[in-house]
Amino acid sequence: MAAKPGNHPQRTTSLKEIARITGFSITTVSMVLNGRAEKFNISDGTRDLIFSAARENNYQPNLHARSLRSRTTDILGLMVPTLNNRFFSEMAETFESLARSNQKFALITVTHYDRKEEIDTINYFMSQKVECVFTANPTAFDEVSELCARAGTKQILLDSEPSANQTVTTDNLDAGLVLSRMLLSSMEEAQRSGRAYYVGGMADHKITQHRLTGFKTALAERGLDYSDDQFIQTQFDAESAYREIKKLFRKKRDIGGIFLNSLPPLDGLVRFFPEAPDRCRTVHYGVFDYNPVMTLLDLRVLVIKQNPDAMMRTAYRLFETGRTAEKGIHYIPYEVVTTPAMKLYLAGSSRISGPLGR
Amino acid sequence: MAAKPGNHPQRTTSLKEIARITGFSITTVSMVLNGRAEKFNISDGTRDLIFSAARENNYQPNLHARSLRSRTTDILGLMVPTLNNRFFSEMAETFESLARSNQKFALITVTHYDRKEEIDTINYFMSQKVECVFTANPTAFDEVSELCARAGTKQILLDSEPSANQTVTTDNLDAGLVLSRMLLSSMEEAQRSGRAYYVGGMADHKITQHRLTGFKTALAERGLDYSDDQFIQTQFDAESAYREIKKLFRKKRDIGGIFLNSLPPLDGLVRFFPEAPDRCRTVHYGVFDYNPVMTLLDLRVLVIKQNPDAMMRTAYRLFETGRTAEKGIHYIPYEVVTTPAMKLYLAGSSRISGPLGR
DNA sequence: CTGAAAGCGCTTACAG
DNA sequence: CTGAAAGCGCTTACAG
Repeated sequence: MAAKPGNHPQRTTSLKEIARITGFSITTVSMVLNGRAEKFNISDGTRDLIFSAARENNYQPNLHARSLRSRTTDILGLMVPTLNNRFFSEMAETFESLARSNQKFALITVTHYDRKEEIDTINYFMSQKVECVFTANPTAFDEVSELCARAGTKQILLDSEPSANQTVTTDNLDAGLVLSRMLLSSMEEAQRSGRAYYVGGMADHKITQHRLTGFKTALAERGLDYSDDQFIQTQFDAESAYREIKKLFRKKRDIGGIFLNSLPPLDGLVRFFPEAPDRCRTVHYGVFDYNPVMTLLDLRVLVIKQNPDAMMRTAYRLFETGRTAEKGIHYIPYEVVTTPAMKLYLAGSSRISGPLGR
Repeated sequence: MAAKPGNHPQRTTSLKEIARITGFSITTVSMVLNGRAEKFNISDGTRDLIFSAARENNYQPNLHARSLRSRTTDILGLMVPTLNNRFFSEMAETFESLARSNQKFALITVTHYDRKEEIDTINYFMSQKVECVFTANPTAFDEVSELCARAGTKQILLDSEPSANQTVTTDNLDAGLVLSRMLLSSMEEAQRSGRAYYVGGMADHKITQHRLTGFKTALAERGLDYSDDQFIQTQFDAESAYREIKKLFRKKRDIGGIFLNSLPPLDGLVRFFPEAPDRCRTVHYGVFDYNPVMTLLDLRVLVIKQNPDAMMRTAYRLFETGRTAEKGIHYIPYEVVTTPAMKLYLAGSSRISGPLGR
């Protein structure tokens, strides 16, 4: 009687079923179960009867039917390049919590820095009729914006280039500059002779470019000349970073410091360590992104600790307060963290200032 | 003409719209856009016309309407306790990739080891009419199973107790035993005098219990007597682990080793280190769960490296091959990894065997 | 206080 | 080769 068996017997209770059980109409049942009994002056007896029937049968509304009819889905989409990275996983987790506590549903997709996957995801979001698209660090920056705009869907960018939409991010140029300054300063203090290298990211990736610009600016400030072989592209994966780092240490005998652009290059370095020459251990490292365990390393490491939680909260608030139509850029403060071994070389340095702001 | 303005102007193209533009019926358009033109002998001209109209207008089917009608959603649900943990984030990422490459949609929720959030999530999954529920490490173990069973929804458990469903997991008792044996053995080899402590997890949590049983068994094997104050509960968060670890080091002067049950206790330890006494650095640590950076620590650390990727692949295959109705337990092999500093104390030991299997 | 009916955007027998 | 029509489970004017 409940439902047709079929291949996938989803024994699911519908409004109609509750109406049949209680003897009231679908309309009445719908009103009650949506908590609008009061508003429609439905008697307490009727209400209680319906509620208890719903509870007994564990009625769960068919959200697809509801949103088809009501034209509101309460679904929010978040697109991240990966989850295996503390930065994005914190962002995703905060997103999910905020959405849930706001009675919204979080749809999270992972796109591996792949343009096609990103575009597929946006189209999927359109198919799901999400209320707002939250995009973290898109590669297909323009296409994504264009697709959202065409469909008239709200959009907020995180960890990205300023855009035609609201953008919430770290000031990557500034943070890249600060990290590089501290790295170079610590190298000088330790009287390291070798050059500084920049490893990680992709040439056509805006965030990478900004951080790299910061790095180059810091070199220029100190009157250091530099050549292109100091800037080493990798994809955003540990494997290619591992290969590049291995190659780097084979080719260059004298490495002073390495700027690791985000966590996958750090994982690549970790992979390289078991076979690494001893001089690996004295290199100064600047890592753009934080993982708690890093701070215990017996290496000289500087870390940019971005605040993905605050980033997401800011982005969510922009959505909640309906400011998605405006254009805006919101820089979220970051921290610089070091290992104890690194701290020694920074103590005496007065050339380092904190985050600059622009 | 395209769509009514309204408050949220979702400029979205429907089948009806494409039908109007091309002059064909909704039926024909639907068939073509679902790639069934051939099957219904629809002429190439018609097909091409419809396709190009759809492309021009970036037609995206309304998935809610589709699933309401067709009674299939192609949505798969994954429930994890957190994403800020390599183990679960890898699982989630693999899940998303498998689903996408299989033309399914991944719905990922985060429940923070909270029973209520878990139950809400399952009900949400029911509302979304997910085809299969993948549950990683549920706290409300019984209720979750019960809800799925009542609704007739397929279910697969990961990182969990054997259950009435398919369960894919590490053999936690075995891995806990192996890790504990190696920990105790290394402590003996290093002639450490203090006891071993077990930190992390919750008393009513099955996985915690299994690992703890392994720990106690290893103690018993060596004829070591033990008392309850060697087993320290924390929630699954770094903050409470931090407090407990701090307390532990204050109370006990002589600590030989610590079994850290999962990554949040490790994060708690990391937080404690800046204020920690020196003896922290010589303690032997056994950590149940892996984070790449750990292997670079200049501490004596043993690590159980589970394989969340393989776990998810196995679980997904069970779903794909339609074996969700059977009951089954699938143990996924794990690895033991050590830091170089720890390796020294294991070299001479013959009392350690590899994973045992049951 | 309660119910009959329209319609959201699809899919799918069925008819021609 | 193509189309008219029913119906998935809801919400919401509208009627009484």
